[in-house]
Amino acid sequence: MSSAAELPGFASEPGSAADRPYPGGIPEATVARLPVYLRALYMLAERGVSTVASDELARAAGVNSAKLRKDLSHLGSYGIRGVGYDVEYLVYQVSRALGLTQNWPVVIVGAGNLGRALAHYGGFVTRGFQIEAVFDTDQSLIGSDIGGVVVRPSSELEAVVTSQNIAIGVIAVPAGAAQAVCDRLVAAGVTSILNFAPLVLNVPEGVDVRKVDLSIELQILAFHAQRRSAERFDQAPDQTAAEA
Amino acid sequence: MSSAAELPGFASEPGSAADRPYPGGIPEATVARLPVYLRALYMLAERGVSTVASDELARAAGVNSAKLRKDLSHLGSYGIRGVGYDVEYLVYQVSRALGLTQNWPVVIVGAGNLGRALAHYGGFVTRGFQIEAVFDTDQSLIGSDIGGVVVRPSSELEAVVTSQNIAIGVIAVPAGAAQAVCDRLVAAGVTSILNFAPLVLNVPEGVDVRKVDLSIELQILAFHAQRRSAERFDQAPDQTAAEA
DNA sequence: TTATGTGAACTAATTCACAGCT
DNA sequence: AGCTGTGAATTAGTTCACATAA
Repeated sequence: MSSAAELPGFASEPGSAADRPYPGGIPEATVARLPVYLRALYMLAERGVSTVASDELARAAGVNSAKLRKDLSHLGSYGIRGVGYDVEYLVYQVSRALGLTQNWPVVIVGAGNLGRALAHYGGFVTRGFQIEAVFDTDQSLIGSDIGGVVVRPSSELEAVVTSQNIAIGVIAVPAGAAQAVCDRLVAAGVTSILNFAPLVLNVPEGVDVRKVDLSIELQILAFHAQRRSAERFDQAPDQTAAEA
Repeated sequence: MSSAAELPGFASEPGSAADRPYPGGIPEATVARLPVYLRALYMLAERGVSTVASDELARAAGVNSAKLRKDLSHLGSYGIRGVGYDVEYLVYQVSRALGLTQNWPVVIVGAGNLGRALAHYGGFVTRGFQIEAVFDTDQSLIGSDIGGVVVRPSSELEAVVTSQNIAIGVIAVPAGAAQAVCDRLVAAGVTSILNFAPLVLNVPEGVDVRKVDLSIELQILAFHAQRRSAERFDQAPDQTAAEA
């Protein structure tokens, strides 16, 4: 029914600020879940599903349906009461909200295991992002191919970032090298940094850093595991009913 | 001054539920930051710092000091007014809160780039966790060495998990294989799962799953980058002052 | 004097529950 | 009849500001 093409803005140039879609801004917690919804929507689309109700999409995304509907309501009113959401159209709307209707060229610094894993990771390569270059200082890696991109010497970082107008840089080097890499990226004009090195980066005002720490979640798991096993022994009278 | 050894429980057996330290429970948001504090504390300790004030530790961890103090207050009252925190002692207290004073044996399923990156990642290997086994189905990887651990065939997963009493499993396989791996881990007795595959896992009640999605943070970056560039063009009167 | 620990105030996020549209 | 969208209620998290202790 509600085909994507008939709605205003579907074919409009992405990045044009003429149509500002989210007047009040989207809550951070919602932004953080949109990629999850997007992935679930892609999976549904692949299975040939064209319409989905909030319950089903919520289940696929691992959240409850009230939260899903509230989240989507921040993007606009894109569902049909009594029916659900058009999958294709919602994919577009969520993509647009996330800024994925334009293509972001990114550079990855570090061609070790992690850099290579990133270059192949589903969703890193796909819609919205394109790996423009991978850098490393290790001579034995330079020139090798990673997912269709040739590894370049780090010395070329500034030239590539500047000439290709790169806004997003990914740091996948050891902790000891990360701040220096960060400084160079920022000096060359990068304003968004995804940091995989296990340390807090210092950046000037106006640069957005997000970190992914591969060990933090493991430590959180340990916390819960410990608590569960403690509860099994310890008959704390006011804690037993807290979670099943 | 306040040496760690003179405080009750320092040398006590970890895992003993006799001393239940956090009566009200620790807020999730706090738990998620404790690993960051722990890392900052280790860095200070390495630099020879023995005492640290909340401002300084907060700066090293990338949070504000009020939040840090509130977080630490949930673990107990381990600072000294007018002075600060004893680094060594606080390392111990935070470690204990996270359940890292005991050693958790973990298995990693998937010996691709990501699995190898994890096996070498600082903090994954270090205190609190020890990689008991790495599994893969790829014959060409089986038998190879990853950070001192030999890659085994996946068929041995159940035997290892059962005999070594593994509580934590890490899934680093492609999305298509992840649910099957998860089911096998759970059936073998694993109750905590760290999932790197880009999909939502289904697990029975009582199993704790946490996911790390390497692309979600990238998408969040794109959202903010888009918003910033939109603001530069678009003179929205009530949005300009929002952030500097 | 200095820096912690914490009630109180505030802000953000979640969940409820139902009006309103298809 | 069914499912969205959303105010209202609730819960969680953050920040303030200062009493308290070393």
